[in-house]
Amino acid sequence: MPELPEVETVARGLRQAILGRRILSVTLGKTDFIDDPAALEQNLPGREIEAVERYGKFMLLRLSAAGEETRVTTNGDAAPASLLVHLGMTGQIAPAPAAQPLEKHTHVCLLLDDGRELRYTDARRFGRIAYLTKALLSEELTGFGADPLEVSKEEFAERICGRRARIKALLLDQGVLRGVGNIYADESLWRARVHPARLGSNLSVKQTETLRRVLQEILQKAIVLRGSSISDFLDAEGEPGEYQRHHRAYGREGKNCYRCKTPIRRAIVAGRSSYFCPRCQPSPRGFAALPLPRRGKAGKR
DNA sequence: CTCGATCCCTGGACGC
DNA sequence: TGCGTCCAGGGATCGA
Repeated sequence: MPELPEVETVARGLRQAILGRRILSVTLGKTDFIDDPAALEQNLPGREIEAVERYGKFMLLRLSAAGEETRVTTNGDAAPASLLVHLGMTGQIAPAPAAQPLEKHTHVCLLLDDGRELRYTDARRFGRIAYLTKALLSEELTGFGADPLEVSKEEFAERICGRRARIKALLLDQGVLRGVGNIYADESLWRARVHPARLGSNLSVKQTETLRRVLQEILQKAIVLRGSSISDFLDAEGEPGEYQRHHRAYGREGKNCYRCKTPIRRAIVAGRSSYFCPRCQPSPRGFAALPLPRRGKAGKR
């Protein structure tokens, strides 16, 4: 599940690999996850990739104005534009020599002016790709919350403390914070010793500030380690990340808490599997964890 | 405002 | 060995 650190890792890799390249042509496979496939085919050829940015879990490929060829042969907008890429659960984007055989589930190939192709593969197609003009992009990016790496103590408290929703739901809400997903939500809650089912409005000022601090520390360290590779995350160089070795809660059901040795438990909070230490992270009244599975389920690292 | 349920999709784990 | 079933989850959407 690419979250902020994984997307940042991919964006950095792409920046090294494809900045300044021009897109020559577009080949599409399945397109049900693309906003307007025809817009890609029509508007991408001739454009140069001028920047690669990250916004929450989105990647933004900033594209130059259209070349003259495109300008006369299409009715598309010639002004600078962006390609929005969301990796969903299983999306991968990386350049490859155009002659290299296609990986299974490759659905977008952008031929570049250096003989490589920028390829997007996504088995589950939970990702999203969209060609966006400046106006559509700014519309698209409204409604997102604060950048968790930058958010101030005051703004974080404001966005959490006034809410009756569970803290886990708030951390996952891209309108509260942009870029946090299930892994880093659980990891930060474990580190802050806050149960995922607690209500935002019930956190103390001190707990709220601790949560913000550890979230930032965790995200920063995860970026340094190039993200977490559970399931099949690979960066733009095809390399896995290392942060999964530092997970303290996520995916550790039944394994001992690193602080107190109590077995980590799991519960569904905000519709997601949530892992926590029942001793370090006391649950709100009446909240029950799922029973520990008898044996199997030990897999996944 | 917040919740749960449902859908999208495929591969991998699990049970028999 | 093989087949069926369940599950994972980000996000949109809908009804309660």
